[in-house]
Amino acid sequence: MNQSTVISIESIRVACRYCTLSSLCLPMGLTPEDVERLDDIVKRARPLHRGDVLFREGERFRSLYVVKTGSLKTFAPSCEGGEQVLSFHLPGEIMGLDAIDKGEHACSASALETSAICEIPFARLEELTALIPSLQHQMYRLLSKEIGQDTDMLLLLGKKNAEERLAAFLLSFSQRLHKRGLSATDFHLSMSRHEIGNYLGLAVETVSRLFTRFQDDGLVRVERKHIELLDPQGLEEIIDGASPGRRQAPQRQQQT
Amino acid sequence: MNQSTVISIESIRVACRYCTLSSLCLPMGLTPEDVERLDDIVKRARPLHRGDVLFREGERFRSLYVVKTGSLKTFAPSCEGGEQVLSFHLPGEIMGLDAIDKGEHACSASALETSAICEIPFARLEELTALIPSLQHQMYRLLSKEIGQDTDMLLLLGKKNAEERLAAFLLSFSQRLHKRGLSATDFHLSMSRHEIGNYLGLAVETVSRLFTRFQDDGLVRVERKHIELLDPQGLEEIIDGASPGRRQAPQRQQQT
DNA sequence: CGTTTACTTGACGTTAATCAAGGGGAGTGG
DNA sequence: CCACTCCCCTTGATTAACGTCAAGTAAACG
Repeated sequence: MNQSTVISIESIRVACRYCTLSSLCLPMGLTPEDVERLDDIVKRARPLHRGDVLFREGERFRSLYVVKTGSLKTFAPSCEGGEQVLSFHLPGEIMGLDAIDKGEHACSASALETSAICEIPFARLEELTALIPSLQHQMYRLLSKEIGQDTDMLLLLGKKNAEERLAAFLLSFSQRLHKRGLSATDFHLSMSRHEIGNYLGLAVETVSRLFTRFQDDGLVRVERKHIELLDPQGLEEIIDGASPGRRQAPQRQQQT
Repeated sequence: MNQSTVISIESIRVACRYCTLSSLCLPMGLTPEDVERLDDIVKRARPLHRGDVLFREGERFRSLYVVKTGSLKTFAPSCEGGEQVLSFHLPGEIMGLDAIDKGEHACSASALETSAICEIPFARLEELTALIPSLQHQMYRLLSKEIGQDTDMLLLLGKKNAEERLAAFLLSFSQRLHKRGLSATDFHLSMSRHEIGNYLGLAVETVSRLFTRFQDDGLVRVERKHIELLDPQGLEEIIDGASPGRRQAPQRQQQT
């Protein structure tokens, strides 16, 4: 936690532009000067350390946040003091979209490790999107995408068993890292087993047992938080229904 | 299915305006002429009958849809031919927001009963929102709200047991009806037990047993699809953790 | 070096799914 | 209008998956 947190103003600026680009501008038609205008409203990052809270549930909503480096989780209070982990956020991913509606944050966000964040004041972004139609379109897409991701998660929690959930989590994580240019088969989990279980609706013990089982089955190599995917194909097969040597029959479940 | 489906062009038009208002314009600062312009792009409804498909997963995305009367469900294919019911839609509620991102529908929608729908061509809506800042803001809020609802559902599927899920479903349904001016304590469920179970991640049999139990406990009166909430307070208590005469200890679950 | 926290593993219990069977409406055809 | 059928719903018995409880090990931290 030395080099990575000590970053020059200039490098932050460049990185912010990168973040903004990746989340808002990826497949679109902004002119260079549009990007410049967008970049101008992005505030410089404030570095967070493990456990630091970026925003808390109930706080007034002012800005969206983009992860520059590191990772964060968002979570909401459940019944009886419990928490539900809602999502993990990797570099280039945006946070705070759920707060627009009520004007206050619906969940809290905290850093899983040392992280740098870009802040985008929403009021200014909104003004800008009104002026730049393609940026407005990107915002709609961004919000819509978030809905799609939540939908995937609903499907996971509603229909998948423990094994399928963890396999889906690992593959999804792998793919997100790969999208950012990192290794898809060799990575570090910045969250605890507890947080993974919470996110997937499973007990810590179940997550732990599954990691062991996956390793025994030659699907992954697990060493504490270091993960090596040995057989992504095999994980894929687990997700889509029948697990390797076991249940195979088509589930009846559902329909009218 | 006579009077309700035979609707004059004028009444549709008025109803569309109502729909548009309720979903897009509720707490906002549109001038009457803005509303007029918005209303002008809304296409007249096409009536659907039970089982009719409004849009199908994979279809090109062109329009958002607002329920005028009746009710619909959206669902996505799960693994092995199964389906996951993603949401139920009541009058005034909007569908299709998840399709903006990819430009094609991510889920399918079908009518649970005879229903009338308003269609809002998205391209035209987008043009309009670029011209009317307060409308743009409403769109952001609408999308954000959808995310918030999905989040609530994640919490339900991730942390709640069968009893809590059904109680939450009943109360949520009741509140949504109440918002539309209907009775909050006496209503008709347009979906089957199967669809409720699918939506809540439960087996049909479990849903059925819970309805029976809730009735035995004096919480509701159930007669086929007719529901009478006798003790909303009691349902509320079930949702927030401890069920009436049983488990009361604080769940340990979660946290880092 | 001692303490704490995270993770793992085993034994057991509980919840809800699955399997199986029977009742009751709603719609259909006679 | 009645009888039949189909589907939806309900109820009971059994089972499997996963949570819970308990204990022990290994890193991380001060």
